[in-house]
Amino acid sequence: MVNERLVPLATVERVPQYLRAIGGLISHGDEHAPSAVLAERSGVSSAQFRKDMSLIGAHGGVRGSGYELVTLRAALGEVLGSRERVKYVIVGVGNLGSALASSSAFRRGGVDVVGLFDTDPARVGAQVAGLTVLHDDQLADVIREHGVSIAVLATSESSAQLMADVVVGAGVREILNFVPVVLQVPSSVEVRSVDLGVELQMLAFHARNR
Amino acid sequence: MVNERLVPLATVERVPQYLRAIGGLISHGDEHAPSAVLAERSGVSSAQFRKDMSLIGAHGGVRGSGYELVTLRAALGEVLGSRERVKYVIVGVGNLGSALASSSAFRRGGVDVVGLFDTDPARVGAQVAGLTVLHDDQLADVIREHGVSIAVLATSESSAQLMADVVVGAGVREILNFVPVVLQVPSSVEVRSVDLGVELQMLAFHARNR
DNA sequence: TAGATTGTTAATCGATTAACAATC
DNA sequence: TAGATTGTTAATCGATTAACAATC
Repeated sequence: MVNERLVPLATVERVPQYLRAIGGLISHGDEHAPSAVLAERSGVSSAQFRKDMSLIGAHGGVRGSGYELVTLRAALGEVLGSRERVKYVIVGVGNLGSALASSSAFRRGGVDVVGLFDTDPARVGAQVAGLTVLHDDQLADVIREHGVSIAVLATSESSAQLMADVVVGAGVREILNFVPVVLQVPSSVEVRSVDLGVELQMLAFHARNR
Repeated sequence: MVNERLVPLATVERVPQYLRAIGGLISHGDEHAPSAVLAERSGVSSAQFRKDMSLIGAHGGVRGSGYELVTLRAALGEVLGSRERVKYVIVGVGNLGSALASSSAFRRGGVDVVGLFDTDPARVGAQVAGLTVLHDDQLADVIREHGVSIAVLATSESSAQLMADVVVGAGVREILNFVPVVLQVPSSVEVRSVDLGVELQMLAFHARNR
């Protein structure tokens, strides 16, 4: 039994990368791989890889010959708890929202999209990634009806806070925010903000200081 | 004189948020604000805000009445070095690449896009965010010609490594990678990878463990 | 056995938080 | 002055790295 509560967040964040590396090796026909190989394919040091496995409690390793890949994959899958499905909605179906809805990365690992929403009448009714875009009016109802856990915000800056209020009011407790604003939400709601511009600015900073 | 080298990376990453908060207050007509207000608008604690200002060496604060906003903005702008422009290209103009090219976040702070590139003949020649999409063939030439520092990768998984090789070969030393693969590049090249799926999985993890 | 590799410990590093003296 | 708020110090926290004994 894996105790998820005690695994550091920084470790959990690397698990999807580890799973990808393991998957690649398995489909290549390998059954075992040492930490050095798994680490290199995941973009971390071998010490960190082994440390993470230790923290997770994934003892798929065999001293002298490396990790048994199928066992390891099962243990890591359990950390993310991918057996229990989690539902999400995407709010705002402009360029970015469409990209997210179509992304394979948003289909992986036990998550299911149950609705796409937009304010713009020109977008409502359109088909995006196999789903029909609904109007924001229906957002709260769909969240309650399906028991949606996560809302992904990709709206304009001006409507982000309003939409956050709506989804929180309807019971959402996790928000993935792609809009460059600081959302005001109750402390019981977890917000992860991804500001794509910040990443670019960090690289520009790095480029200037070479 | 601000010594950028000594400012911790974690602090630098928050500077764009601070600048946004300051800009909002200035356009609202304020001239001063205490750390508590600036921190709340930036989504951090007041202790962290003051600590960051201290680390940056931005002494715009006046004990008793808060920070002088215009002075502070100038000092923070200097940290990011936004006076020196940095050029970038976007490789891969699918849903995500188009979203990035159109994003206001990609226009801020001293960075200029000089080209959009794709392999798909159906996309080459199209207008996206005011630029004409060029074929990958021209990628290396444009990078050399304009002295491009940063490449933003938003290609398919299968061509990401190839495109990374091309841009590195042409002299790019910073890559912002949105493709869920681990890129193999010389150690002199800085790669920042943003895996949008990982963010969603982290929230799903959180939702399951409530 | 001998070589390879894990799993864990201890040291290091870096970032955050709390508290408060300095001071406008 | 008295109140408010900074800037810095010290304590805490969490994550990474290095090294190596255990062991397959």
